[in-house]
Amino acid sequence: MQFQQLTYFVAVAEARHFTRAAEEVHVSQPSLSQQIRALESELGAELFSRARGNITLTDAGEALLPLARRILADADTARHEVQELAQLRRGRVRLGATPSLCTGLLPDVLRAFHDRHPGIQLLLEEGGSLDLVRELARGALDLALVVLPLPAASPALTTVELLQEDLVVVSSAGAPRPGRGGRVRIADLQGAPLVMFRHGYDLRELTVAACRAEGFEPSFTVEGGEMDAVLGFVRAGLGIAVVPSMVAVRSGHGLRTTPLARPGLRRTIALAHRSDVAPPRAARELQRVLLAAGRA
Amino acid sequence: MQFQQLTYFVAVAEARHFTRAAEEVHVSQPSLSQQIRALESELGAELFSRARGNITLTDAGEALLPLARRILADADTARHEVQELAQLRRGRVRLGATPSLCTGLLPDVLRAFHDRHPGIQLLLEEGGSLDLVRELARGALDLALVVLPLPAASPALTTVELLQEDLVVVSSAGAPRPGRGGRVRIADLQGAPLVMFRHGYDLRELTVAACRAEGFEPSFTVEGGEMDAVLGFVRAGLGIAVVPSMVAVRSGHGLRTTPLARPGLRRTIALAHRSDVAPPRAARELQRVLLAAGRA
DNA sequence: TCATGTCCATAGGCTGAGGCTATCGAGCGG
DNA sequence: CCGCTCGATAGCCTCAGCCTATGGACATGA
Repeated sequence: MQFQQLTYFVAVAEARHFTRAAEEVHVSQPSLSQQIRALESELGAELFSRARGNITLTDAGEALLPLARRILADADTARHEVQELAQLRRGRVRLGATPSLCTGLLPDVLRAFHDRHPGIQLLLEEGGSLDLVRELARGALDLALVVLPLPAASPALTTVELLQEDLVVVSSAGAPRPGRGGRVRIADLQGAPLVMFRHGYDLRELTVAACRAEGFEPSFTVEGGEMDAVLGFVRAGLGIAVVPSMVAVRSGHGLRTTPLARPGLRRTIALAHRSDVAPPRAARELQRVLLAAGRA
Repeated sequence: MQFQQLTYFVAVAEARHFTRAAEEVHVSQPSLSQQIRALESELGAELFSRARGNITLTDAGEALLPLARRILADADTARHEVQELAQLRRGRVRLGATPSLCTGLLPDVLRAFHDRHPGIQLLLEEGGSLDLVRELARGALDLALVVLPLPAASPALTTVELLQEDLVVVSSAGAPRPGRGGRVRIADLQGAPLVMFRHGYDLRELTVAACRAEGFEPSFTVEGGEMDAVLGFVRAGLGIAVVPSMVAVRSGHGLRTTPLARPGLRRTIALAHRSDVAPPRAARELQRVLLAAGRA
């Protein structure tokens, strides 16, 4: 049994005429006749009663017709489904990102991506790098924005560096600028009133690690909030915070931004995905867009 | 897209392994790889993510898999359905017959046919020859047992002679034997108390025509019943009746059968079906059985 | 009654799809 | 570092399916 044969069969059943059916399926009449014969002989039953000018389905033909129609329709559906996925008219990307990246880079990029591919469903999971790596390995995520270096020994993950961010100090616009000479050294943070993110933020680990490298333990006036809350506390004068420069620029109102003194603090943002399976088409496209945005 | 390709695709999706899938579908591994490639290139999307020892479906593959399964299942169903029809394990025969034939020939034959092919549904329509011919032409019947000659100019019907029946006179066992010398001449029916069938019975038309050919109009004591009723009336002594010899033999109790004098009355029973369409397989089989029974 | 037209079946030739074997090449394990 | 596994590639061969040309059955009109 072949798709062509079913197509020819349905055409004859509808036209009740071999010659006209042959024209409709763009094949010569003998070829069509031959294929119908082949189908009949394979199935072991005549499908048409061939009377001059009155081609009719036999009972076997009647039984076959609805199934043939359904098979052909399913084949069409399959073609369309797959092509919609391939042409990014439909699909899904499960993207993971650390919390600070969700507020920084993602909004614009996801907006642009969604405008370009409105049929693609975007699922965002916010989490610490460790969680994201595990979810990637499980196959629960297609793509993740992580901070390098990866915390765990990354099991078969491929990472592509996306961009590097400088960290800066934000303080309330109404308070005196921290540090000296318009720059803050890490050592200046000793004893300073820090507003600190909750556990799980890479920024927390990074900042605390930098302080310890200078030989002191930072002191927190408030700790535990998300990015927005931290900025809000700083704006209200509860203390200062170390945040990515991009975030500081975006939420400038009521805040003062002070760069860190050399060498400063940087973090490397990368895209990660499993090495062993190719990400879905839509995920590859999002990766492409993210990389383009990162280089810009 | 081809059935083989879908079969191969499903095999690989299930085995997650090209070489093993190739064994299962009994084809060499290169052929299978090639067909999967062909399918992918036709659909315009990769279906599998080929990582060493970890073959996985891509999103396109995931979308295709259920449809492929359904298509293959439908194809299987189609094969089975058609073959069940062809092998007479399933099917339907719509058989028409004149009322007198229903009581005579049919019960035994239909019983035998049903024993041989229990899956075949038998639909019997009782009617006058005129009705049966019309129903045949309409396609509402597959086969009909009719009395020749056919009343209407039979439009493209093929008839096969089945058997000839002699008509006999039945009378009550308690009444004197009608006619003379153990035989009844048509002329003897003049003024005789006839029990007559309802309109629509061929036997009625035949008997009345025979009487008129002899120059008289028959007189009825009772008229309008079916075969059983007529025999009952005769048995009760209401009169005599002209019936097929086979019927007379079968319901002999309380009845006396007298043959007609030469040349007597005969009727020819035939099988009729449309010439322009081949009857269903099951109908052809029933026709065969009927003809065999008729010759016996 | 014969010529003509219609329409499906058959015959014969050609091309390419799909099968096979042999082999390559990448990646993993000992 | 070598060998093994496994999918991809190469090259060849056969036959399935398409084509054109023609046959043959049936209907219609002169």
